[in-house]
Amino acid sequence: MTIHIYNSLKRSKEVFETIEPGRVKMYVCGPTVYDSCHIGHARSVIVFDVIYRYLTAVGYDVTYVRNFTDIDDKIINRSNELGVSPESLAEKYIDEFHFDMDGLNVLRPTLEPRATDHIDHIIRIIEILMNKEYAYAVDGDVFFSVDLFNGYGKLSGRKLEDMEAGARVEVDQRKKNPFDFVLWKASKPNEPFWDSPWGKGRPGWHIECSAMSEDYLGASFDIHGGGKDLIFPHHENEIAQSEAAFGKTYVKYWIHNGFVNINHEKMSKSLGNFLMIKDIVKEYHPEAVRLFLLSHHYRSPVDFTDQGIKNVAAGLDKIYALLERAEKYLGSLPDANSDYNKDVIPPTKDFRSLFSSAMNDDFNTAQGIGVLFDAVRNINRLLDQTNQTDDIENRQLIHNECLNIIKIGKILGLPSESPRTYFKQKKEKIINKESFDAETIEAMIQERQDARKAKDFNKADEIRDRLKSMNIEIEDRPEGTIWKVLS
RNA sequence: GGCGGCAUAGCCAAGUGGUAAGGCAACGGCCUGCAAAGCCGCUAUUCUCCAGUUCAAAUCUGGAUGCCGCCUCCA
Repeated sequence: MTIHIYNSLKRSKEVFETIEPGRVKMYVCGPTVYDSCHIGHARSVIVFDVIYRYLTAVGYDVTYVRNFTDIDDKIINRSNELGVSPESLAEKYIDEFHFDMDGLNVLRPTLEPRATDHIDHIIRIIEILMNKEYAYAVDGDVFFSVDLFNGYGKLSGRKLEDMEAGARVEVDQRKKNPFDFVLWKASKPNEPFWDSPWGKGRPGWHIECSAMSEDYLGASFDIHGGGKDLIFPHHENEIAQSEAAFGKTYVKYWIHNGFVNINHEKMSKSLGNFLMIKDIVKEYHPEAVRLFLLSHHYRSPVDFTDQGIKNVAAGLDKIYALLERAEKYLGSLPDANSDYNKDVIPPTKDFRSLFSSAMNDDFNTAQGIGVLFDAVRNINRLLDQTNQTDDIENRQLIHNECLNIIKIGKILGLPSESPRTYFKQKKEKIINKESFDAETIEAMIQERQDARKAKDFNKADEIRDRLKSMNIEIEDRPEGTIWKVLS
């Protein structure tokens, strides 16, 4: 089994070989905590959540670090606007981040360090850079001199001389090169500060990631991830700082996820079209959000539309309906950690290894989801045949095939609930939203059953139509009529 | 101005040299009182267009067109 990863640094897929056998050290840029999380945060976090889950599942000992940027201009500005301290603002949005991401069934990383807990370390790195003369101080600010770092631009594929500095923003005249960036920023009055050899101030944005990653993963580690937009300047600057300071290759594999558009438009402040996670999950099941995002390759852009997520929500129903059906047949669904029945005739298609093949090819979750649906159809087919061949072999085969789905589900983070819980939640959601209750629906179904018994099919169909207009669909199953909420 | 990406069925979306996964939707069939669900079948002789390389191209090369991103804080 070989994993191939698209490395932004090389602009090509490479064989994944860890620095230390069996261990993966991975760092992903987390949020700046000054506002609620939007669907774009969700994508990045979910993409790397799945990568983390997969690497763990195939046996690596993964140390996964995702930071919080809890000191920054945006935080200071927002806290001034609201009249609260930067610390409490950060605290509030860290809590909200956790709430949102837990809700999306995202696993917590191994470590979630905060910039403000690493100020000493940040200062130490800046001192190294000063001693090595990669950095220079002006009026309490400290800048990194990009001209002195050989290889500046290697990640983003830019050359300093080709870039149009100051095209959109005025250049600080104190910089030796317009692309020099700030390592340490002198504080203005009434701003939070820490003491440093260059006076009171706070860290620049990029240096914190160099400090925190070095602290927990060392000067050289395997995977660094984040959104595509971070390639320049953030990750470019991280490389410059870290490699200049420590003299080692900073990161082996750079992974960058694509953006989420909303109805064909980029999310932006001017359009006011930020879609917040907390709002999306009011409308859609969190796993529908996951399924939607993971149905696209992580490097491609994704266009978020109501129709798009409704379509995948229907697909999610299909998966859970299969699990419900299988659970009824088997008595209980297999546990994710349980073993396969070994006496079974090997199936024609090994969905588990097909899924792994997809994931091994640069974490192709979109293809993997295709395999998942293939597996669902396969089990439905087997269950259709159970009337003819309800023997122990068939049960074991279905058990094994369901176990595939559940093991795949552990990597994608969906399906992760019991079918009963899933459908129950859906029902509760519509009941809360609409002005009817379960009893009303049950009564209508009973009324229809009575009509059917009396062969009054006109009345029965009329009741069914009425339910349908309430967004309720019914299914007459051998064991009785059930109802469900339409997606 | 510099750098990069994308274009596959009605819609969404995999596929990066060997003859077009999967989902949603539609249609036909089985099942059903009728439905729904599920299954089966059908739905792109073809991958924006043009030229080229090759026994073989959606996949490689050149060109055209269209769309998008980054170069400023951004996931």
